Amino acid sequence: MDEIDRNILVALQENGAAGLAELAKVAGLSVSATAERVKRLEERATIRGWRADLDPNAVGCTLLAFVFVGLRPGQDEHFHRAMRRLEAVLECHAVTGPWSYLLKLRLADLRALELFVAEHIRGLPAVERSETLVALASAKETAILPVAPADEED
Amino acid sequence: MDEIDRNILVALQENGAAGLAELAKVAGLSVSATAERVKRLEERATIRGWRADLDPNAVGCTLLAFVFVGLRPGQDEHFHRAMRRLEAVLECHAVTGPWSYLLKLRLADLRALELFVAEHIRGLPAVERSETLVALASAKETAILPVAPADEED
DNA sequence: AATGAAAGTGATACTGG
DNA sequence: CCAGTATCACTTTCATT
Repeated sequence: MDEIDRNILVALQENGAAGLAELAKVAGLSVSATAERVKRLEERATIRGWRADLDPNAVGCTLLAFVFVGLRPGQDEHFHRAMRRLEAVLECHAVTGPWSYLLKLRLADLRALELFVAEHIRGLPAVERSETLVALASAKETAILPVAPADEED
Repeated sequence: MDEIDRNILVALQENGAAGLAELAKVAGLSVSATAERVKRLEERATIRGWRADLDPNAVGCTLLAFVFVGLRPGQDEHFHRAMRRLEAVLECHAVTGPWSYLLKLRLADLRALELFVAEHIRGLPAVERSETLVALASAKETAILPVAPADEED
């Protein structure tokens, strides 16, 4: 993984539909050499897949919320499985601090959030307590990772 | 936006590199009709773009952290601009509760986190106080949105 | 590993139904 | 919206360095 691979990854995060010709210009290589590098990055699972990036509002996911969860002891595996099955739960992280987990949810509206938390979070025997934060506005939301170790921000 | 469009969007979130032929089978339409629908979804910006989905660990973003930020009054615009410029800041949301903002960060390691927060978050005049949570493990992390209003989770 | 060219595949556009 | 065709672009492969 060298500078060229990193440039390719930057480009493919911004535009995954760019052709190899365009990508080759970014990389400073021929088309075939570029194709090989992309293939290698896929095989090594540095590139996990290719996704359409959707506008949440356009698909009815208007509301973004974060939920802190406190779990009863020994219930983590059950909880993980439950979270993985719920499409509205985009993320589920064990975190430092007074709470066991932090969830990121996308739902239609406040009513849907209320129902969802009551039924699928607080309704779980594994869950002892929870606290919900609603996002009021988002200044930034991206899945684009910094590919060069981001010590050097401008 | 009907059931067919939603099926297409589900498929394209899972595999954005699927060809039109495969997609047409999912949609239950001909290739040409499928191609038109995808094009329409792009024009309407329901599909915002196409991205390579990278493994964070493979590109040196080992550490995931969340940072709560309390801002001094009237500094929001400055703060937004600052956050947008920082690649390590993947998300920046105004949230309900005692804090003004919740940030999601990806960095190389704890040392990088410490330096980053000191310099780029707490170092800002706009920032009054902050609190950092480190993700210890992630049971789930996806950008795949539920396309049908997710009232109906199984 | 990279190049350049040749060969194969799939997307795009247009016709008519 | 479907089927079919033609064109064009892109990916893939291979011989060569």
